[in-house]
Amino acid sequence: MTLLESPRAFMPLHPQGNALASQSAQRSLPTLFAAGAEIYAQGETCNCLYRVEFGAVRIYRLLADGRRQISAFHLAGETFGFEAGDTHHFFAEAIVATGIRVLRTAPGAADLLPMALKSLVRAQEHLLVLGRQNALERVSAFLADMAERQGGLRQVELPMSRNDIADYLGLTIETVSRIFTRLKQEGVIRLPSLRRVEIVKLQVLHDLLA
Amino acid sequence: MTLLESPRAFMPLHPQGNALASQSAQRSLPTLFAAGAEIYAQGETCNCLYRVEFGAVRIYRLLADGRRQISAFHLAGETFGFEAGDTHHFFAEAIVATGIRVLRTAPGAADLLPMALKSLVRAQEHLLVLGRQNALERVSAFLADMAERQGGLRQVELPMSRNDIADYLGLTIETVSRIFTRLKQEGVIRLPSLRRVEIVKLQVLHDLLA
DNA sequence: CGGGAGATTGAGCCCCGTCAAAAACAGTGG
DNA sequence: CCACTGTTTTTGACGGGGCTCAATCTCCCG
Repeated sequence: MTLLESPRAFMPLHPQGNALASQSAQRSLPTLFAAGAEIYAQGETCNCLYRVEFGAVRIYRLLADGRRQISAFHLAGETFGFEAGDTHHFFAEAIVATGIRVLRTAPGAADLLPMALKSLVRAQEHLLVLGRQNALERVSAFLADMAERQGGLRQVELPMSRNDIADYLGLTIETVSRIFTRLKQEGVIRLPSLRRVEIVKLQVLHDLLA
Repeated sequence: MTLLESPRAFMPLHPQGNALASQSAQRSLPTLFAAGAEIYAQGETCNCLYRVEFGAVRIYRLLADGRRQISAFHLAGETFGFEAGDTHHFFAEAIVATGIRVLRTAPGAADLLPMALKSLVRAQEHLLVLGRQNALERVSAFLADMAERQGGLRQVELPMSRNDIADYLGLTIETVSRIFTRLKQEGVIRLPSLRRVEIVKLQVLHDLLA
């Protein structure tokens, strides 16, 4: 039911485009992707990792009927693109204008494993949210997580749309919207703008995480 | 709502017991755990990996109110215990009488990363099931997965209880039971015994995975 | 100011959870 | 082999949380 927002992903702004593998220098300028641009697709061969310099990325899979599950968001400073085998099992798209640095993967690098394990723990914790928490708890967990990843400030930027949030939390956009409204009415959050949340009662959010 | 099946996990049968870290030889006999015995607990320090020689293991987390999410089952031949940091974030328990071989982890070992990545892909694919599939699709995905991991035979052993299956699929035992009954009535599966499933129409299961 | 995508709100319904009872199963001991 | 007991599974009735469908509103950006 949930469709991609862009019928066709935009082309990357940077001339190198999708031919990321052709980049050679590790310290080159980051490649710039426009909002909605595809970074890699399911089925593509993969031999690189990607580091977000600025912006945000969504990792997702699709079912045949268009249902989408976003398995992770990646913000500035985070590394993604881990795969078992030599092809990508997921799609990666820039959510907003995003700078990506390609890391040519030395397969034996010692620091790869810790990053992969961090992704694993993240995914496993998200399983708990999707499997056993209701809509209110899911949105609370999401907001608390976003706040923590942005340094624990009260003001949180949400680069992604309600649609993205819904597909990440296994809900519909309507339900996400209703929960936002409810949290606002109860004074837990404020919504200065659509993509900005101010967390007023952080403790309430954490209490909801049981 | 979902409680642990054993009010208190049994003690391991093998004298080494939980002091797994004291084992030295890589090629030692596997440690035997009785059904329900704890292999490690959330919060324990970890420096080993574990390989299932025979039997089956569940990996799970608990919410404060007792809700449980099983993030993975591990069958004979599979390796588990990957963690970011030095403490376990999950519980691991033997489901039935299970032999476990402890692998002392050489942190730089080249073959660790592929196994960790396999766990990561498994977790991410399970996110799709929990986030975007209904009860019928979840049970079908589970049965197809179990069949594939047991060599693709028609006869599938289910070492885990309905309770475990429910907590893995984010459902209740009642719903799991109803779906089993429904698949049976539609001739997709047969249930020779409680813990044994014969898959009659494998294609139907796969069609349900969209 | 108008147009369009995204977000919010409302009404109704359905899948699945909850609660309860019956049935099947697994031990245990006689 | 069977009676007895506790656990697991199945089945039923019912209610509610979240989905569906549809209308309205808000925010951008020309």
